[in-house]
Amino acid sequence: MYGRVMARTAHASSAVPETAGSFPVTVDVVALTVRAGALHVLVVDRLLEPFRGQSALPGGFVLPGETLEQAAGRELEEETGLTVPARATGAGPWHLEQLRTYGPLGRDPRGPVLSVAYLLLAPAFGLPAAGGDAAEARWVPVGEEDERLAFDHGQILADGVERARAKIEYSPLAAAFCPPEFTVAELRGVYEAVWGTQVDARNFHRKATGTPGFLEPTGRLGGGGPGRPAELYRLAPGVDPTAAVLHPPLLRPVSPGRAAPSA
Amino acid sequence: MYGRVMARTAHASSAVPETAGSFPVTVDVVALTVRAGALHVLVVDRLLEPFRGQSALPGGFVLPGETLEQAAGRELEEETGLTVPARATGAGPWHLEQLRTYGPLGRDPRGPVLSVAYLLLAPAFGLPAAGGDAAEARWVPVGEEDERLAFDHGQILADGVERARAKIEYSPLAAAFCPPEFTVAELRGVYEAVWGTQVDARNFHRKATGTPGFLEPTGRLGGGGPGRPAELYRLAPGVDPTAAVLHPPLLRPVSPGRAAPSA
DNA sequence: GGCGGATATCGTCAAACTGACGACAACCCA
DNA sequence: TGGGTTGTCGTCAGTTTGACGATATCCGCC
Repeated sequence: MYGRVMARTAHASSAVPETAGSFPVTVDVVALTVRAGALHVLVVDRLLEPFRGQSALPGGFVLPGETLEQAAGRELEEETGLTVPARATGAGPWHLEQLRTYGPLGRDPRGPVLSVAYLLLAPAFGLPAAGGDAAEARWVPVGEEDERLAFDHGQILADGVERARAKIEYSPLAAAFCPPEFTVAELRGVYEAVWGTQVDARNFHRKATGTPGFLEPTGRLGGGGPGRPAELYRLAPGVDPTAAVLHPPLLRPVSPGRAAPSA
Repeated sequence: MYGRVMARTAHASSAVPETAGSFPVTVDVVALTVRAGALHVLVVDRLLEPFRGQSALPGGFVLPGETLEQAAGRELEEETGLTVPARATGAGPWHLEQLRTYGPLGRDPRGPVLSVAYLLLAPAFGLPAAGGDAAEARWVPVGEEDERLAFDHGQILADGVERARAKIEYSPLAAAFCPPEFTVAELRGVYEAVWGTQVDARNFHRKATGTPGFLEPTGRLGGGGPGRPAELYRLAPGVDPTAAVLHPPLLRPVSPGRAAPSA
């Protein structure tokens, strides 16, 4: 059962024990973006059993010789046409990070399957093209999923959204939703969309521009819409996308009736 | 190769595809406690290859039919004699949560192996008994590991410590290191040990006792040592151990030279 | 019993930060 | 040119922090 593993091993004394289980492993991707002021998640329609025809997060089985990140990128590209830039784990637009692992029991009718979930934060872009095991790929506003997602993907999505909501409180990660250069108002729009709340423009501007090591002015102006043109900023160079640069953090407004967020 | 999986499946159309990889899965546990004012981690000496004789985090292979949490608890008990209470994922002393998943490539000389790491926060207690695949189990002060840990356990430990340091900033999780009833000074000692910094007793007392939904006085006094006896507290009933009850959070002092923490 | 040492708890105060909101600047369109 | 819209800067009261003084209540010891 462990032929491949043992073939790479010099001594039998150093092989994986025979009593150990071996599990199929999938990666599932919670891909989030901000479109028209609302947080959207990327879902696909399943072409195959189980849960055929139902909506699901993009994902699939890890192939031998692949890393988990590679599998996440490959499945995303196969099923949705989305290509994750190689630098997506660095600073700037796009951010890919591991969320957590689910399973192996009670989540797949085919048997025990482990799923490693990834969280992708991406700028808005055109509708991706479906392919692979997926019939259609589309952005769905978070909270308006028309039906239950396949497997335990509803739980995975909830965990991913909560992770994103929590992380933009103290990290520069909100910029992962923005193009390389963006205005303070664009960044504020990300916070409002991800949190689902209103944020005061003046106080946000003070905090965002006044935090050392966060934003860097480009000197140029972003024009277009009505109103005074806004200054363009980019992320400060060399920022760790998950570093706690907002110190003290920018806390979400406490909705009186809502329970405290938990991780 | 997928006999077990397919045997549980009604239709071949709904089986795990044959191209999918199947991986041995281990769980590794970062067990932390506070002893004598310092953060300690539980390590074992390996009895078997690979890395025989070297220190490692307790852990081992997931068996068929087990959940990941069950495997973590079983390996911990087999190798160190430590029994994790069943309620360890609730509030109060002991806390077990998933950290993240490592692998499958380049971390085990036996071949591709996936490792799901868990973080355990526990009150101090007597030296556990070694057993199973481990020669000796012992508490080691974090930062004073005499040698490199086996596999990628050095990285896993660093990730676990950083998770603990970050989470006690906003959650009541520091109480997981304390007995069911504890004094404010004991709780402060946990913060000092985990963060490795000094915390002002008066300001900490104000914040800890003044935060709604965090501590609940028992009315009794904890005596013993020199000085005025302190009031005993317990966690407020029904608190989510990872809820953001400290709002705004209790931030670690910023060491001028140190880089900002990242997750 | 009294005293010094140690720890717990309560107060004080200036600095920083937040949240609410006024005011003005700089653009678009009609 | 004027009104609408959005960006940026200021003001101000209330909250929170960090630093630290002061007092309370225990211990051990003489």
